[in-house]
Amino acid sequence: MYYKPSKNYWRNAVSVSKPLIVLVGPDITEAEKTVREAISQRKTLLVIGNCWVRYQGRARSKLEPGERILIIKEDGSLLVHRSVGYEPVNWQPPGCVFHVQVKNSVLEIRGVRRKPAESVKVFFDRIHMVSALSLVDSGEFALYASEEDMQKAILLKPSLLEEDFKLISYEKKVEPGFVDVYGEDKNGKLVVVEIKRKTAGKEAVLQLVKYVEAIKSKVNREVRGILVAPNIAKDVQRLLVTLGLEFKALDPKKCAEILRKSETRNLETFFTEKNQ
Amino acid sequence: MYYKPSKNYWRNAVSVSKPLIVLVGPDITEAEKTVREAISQRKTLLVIGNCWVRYQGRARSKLEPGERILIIKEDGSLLVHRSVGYEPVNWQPPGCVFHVQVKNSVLEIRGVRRKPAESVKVFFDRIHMVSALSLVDSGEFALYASEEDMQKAILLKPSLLEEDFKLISYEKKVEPGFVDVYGEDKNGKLVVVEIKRKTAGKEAVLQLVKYVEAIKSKVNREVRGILVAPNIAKDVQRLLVTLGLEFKALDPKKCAEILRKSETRNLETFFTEKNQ
DNA sequence: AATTAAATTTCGCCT
DNA sequence: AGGCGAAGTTTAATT
Repeated sequence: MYYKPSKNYWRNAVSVSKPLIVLVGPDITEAEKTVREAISQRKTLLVIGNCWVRYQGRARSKLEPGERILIIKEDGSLLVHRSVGYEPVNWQPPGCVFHVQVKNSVLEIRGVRRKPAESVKVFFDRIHMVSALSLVDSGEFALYASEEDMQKAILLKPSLLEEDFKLISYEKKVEPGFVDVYGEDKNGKLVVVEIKRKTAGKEAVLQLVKYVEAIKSKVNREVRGILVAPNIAKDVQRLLVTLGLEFKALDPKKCAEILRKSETRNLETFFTEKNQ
Repeated sequence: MYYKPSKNYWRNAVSVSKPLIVLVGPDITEAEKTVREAISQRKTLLVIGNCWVRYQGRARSKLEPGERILIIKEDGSLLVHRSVGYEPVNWQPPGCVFHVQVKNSVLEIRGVRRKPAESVKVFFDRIHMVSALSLVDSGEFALYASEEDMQKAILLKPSLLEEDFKLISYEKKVEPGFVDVYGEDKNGKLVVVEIKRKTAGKEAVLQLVKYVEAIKSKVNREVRGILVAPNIAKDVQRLLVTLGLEFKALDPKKCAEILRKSETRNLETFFTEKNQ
């Protein structure tokens, strides 16, 4: 629910029930109180100010003082963002426990997790802003044209691969891993399919040949290997041919389109279209 | 420089020169103005409110309405964070161009980049807070080990340098400055060590030779100079040899490992633990 | 500029 | 809980 604040409710006030608390230029003690409450109430916390950071765990790092944005989320994740860069300079994945203390007018916020054992300590000596909020967010997130989508599209419409392709299984376990799509062509040959959502590199070819060889060693039949991707580099194409494998171009966008149709239209309409 | 705001300077005010602007519960038009100015002035921008997001580019995604945090940084990176998760739900790497517009009381912030061509559109219909700030941050970030950490590791385990190295002192004052590590090798020769956290440049070599010459001029003994760093450029290596100095490769990661071990043990005699 | 390899990768899925 | 693979991966190093 949206909350429209009155003009002054939030000013330097710490409150349990308010969905949005903002302190501008608080002293360390004020900030500490808000930080403690936000963390204990599992609110999203925002702290902007001059800080330095120590991380120790899988690796180790030291960040000298500077002004940054600290975010602590409801799920116990922690982010320290600098003024530049897509990635946080320091962080902690979800599920960590926080400790807050003030010593010599320095606010320390420590996020700790076990397995792997690691901790991030953030020290603030000057705070420009503290904010605690409860983000109401149940909106669905949908990503289209991922590798999974391409796989789904092929399962839904095997002719995307080639005419009269018969699906046997998908995510089939073979020796080195999982085959994306597994089936049989119109001549009864086994077909192993490896899908990539972007230009196939040689690692994709190597992955495919691995699966093909693994299956060949088990069944006494001819086995085709098809690499499916939006496109392929010339030299990778050569490698592919050398290894006796094939390439089938498939546009992720087309796959997304097929999925969209399959979801919005009923099955009858879909299959009618598919048969065109 | 730290800025201590007066009680009201920032309230619903849009200002060019203020290092920190915070608007709580602004209407869309107020918010738009602040957003435009922040972006044009290359400030860090923070918008919290109810929004939905569309991404199109390498893939495609759709995020239904909900309350989130939008961050736009000075370098043109964009992050949309939900209340949970380490990763942003939508983002744009540094270097993109922003467009701002209001239509039907909805604020649209669009971040576009070429190569790859992609765009993220964020639509806000209710805004809880907008903040524009200039983060002053020149603090150095060191992963694994700072130069100081590498020094500690060597002091803790001198064999990192070479077998039977005997420590005499560290941070020893000599004419032009301080020698990182100072000792004696198994043959009784004096050893001067200069440590660099990353690939040693020629300035490191010149620094080392300065110390070596300074000490040679005072003691009537043979003096070796060792440059310690993760690695060294070919031409710098040649310079080093020309000057009769040596190079010892040392991995900061390894140093961090040694320090980690030394800390888990109960070492009282080691350095005064500065936990900050 | 393109390619490869590493990342405190994170995240999800499956045994 | 551990292992493997994908990611709108990003980013740094190397050719």
